[in-house]
Amino acid sequence: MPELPEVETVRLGLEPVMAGHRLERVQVRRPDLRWPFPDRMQERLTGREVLCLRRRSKYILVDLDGGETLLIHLGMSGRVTIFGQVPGVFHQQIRALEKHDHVVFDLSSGARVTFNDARRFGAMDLLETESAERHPLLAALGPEPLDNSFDAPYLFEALRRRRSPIKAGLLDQRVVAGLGNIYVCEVLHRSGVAPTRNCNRIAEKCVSSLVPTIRDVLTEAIAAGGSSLRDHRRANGDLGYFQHAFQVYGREGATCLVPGCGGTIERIVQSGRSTFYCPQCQR
DNA sequence: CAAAGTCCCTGGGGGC
DNA sequence: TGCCCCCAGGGACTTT
Repeated sequence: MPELPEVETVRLGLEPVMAGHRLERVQVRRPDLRWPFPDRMQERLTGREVLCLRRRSKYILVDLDGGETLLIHLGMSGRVTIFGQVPGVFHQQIRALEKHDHVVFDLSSGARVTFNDARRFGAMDLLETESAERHPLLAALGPEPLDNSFDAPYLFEALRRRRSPIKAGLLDQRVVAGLGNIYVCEVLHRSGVAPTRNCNRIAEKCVSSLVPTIRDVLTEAIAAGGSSLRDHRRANGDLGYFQHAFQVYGREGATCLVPGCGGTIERIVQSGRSTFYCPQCQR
C-alpha cells in the first residue's frame, strides 16, 4: 500500500522530530518482521543521534552517527506514528502500546515513534551508511522517478526490449523505483495507455509522455500527503487525501471521469494484481 | 535470460 | 451473531 508518495510523506513527518535528536530508548518487541532483525539491533540503535532521514524508492533510510544507517520498509501495512510532545512541532498524547507495535523509539526531542505492522511484510535492517546503495535491497533499484536521471531516453531504452505489459513494466522496480499498483494504474489512465499494451509496442513519443505524467502524479500525491487506504496514515496521524483524486483505482463499474469519455472503469488481474482502467480512453 | 506464478502475513468485508 | 472464504499487495523466491 505505501508507495513512494506515502513513504515520502512519512519521511517528511519524521524529519522534525528525529533529525538532530538522539534515540534515548529503543524497544524491539519481537525478533523479526519479514526477516529477522539484524544482530543486536536494539543495542546498536540506542544512544545514537539521527543525522538525517533519506528516502530511496519505498525505503526510509535513517542515517545515524557512528556510521550506520537504519533501513525501514513499510511493506503493505506498516505504519509509523509519532506520539508525545515536541514544542512548536507536534503534540499527540502517548497511548499504551498496541498489539502490532513492533518497534518503539523514544527520542530526545520528546517524541515517541512507533512502527506498527499487522501483516509484517515490512522490514528493518542496519547497514553501513557509506555502502548503503550496495545493500541487496537497494542495489538493483532503477532511478528515482523524481530525479533528473529518469528521463525519456532512459525509459524508452528500458522498455524497448521488454515484452511484458506496460503495467508490469512500470511496476518493475528495476525500471523505475517507487511506483506501486495504485499509482501505476493512475499514471496509465492519465496517459491514455492501456495497461495491457506491451512495453515494446509503445511509440517513443508516448513513452516520453509517461515521464512527466509519472512525475506529476507522484508530486501531486506527495502534496496531498499521500493516500489513506485501509490503515495508512501520515506519521502525525493525519489522513492523506490523494485517494479522493483517484481516477481509476478502486472505481470498478463507475463512469470514467475523463470529460466526454463516458467509458466504464474495469478491473482485470495482471500477474496476480488488480488493474483498474478505462477501455474506452486507454488504448 | 525474461516473464509469470507462489508465498509470506493478518484484518476486514461479504456471503450465508 | 458467527463462521468461512477471499482479498489487499511489496517483493523475494521459484518455476516455466
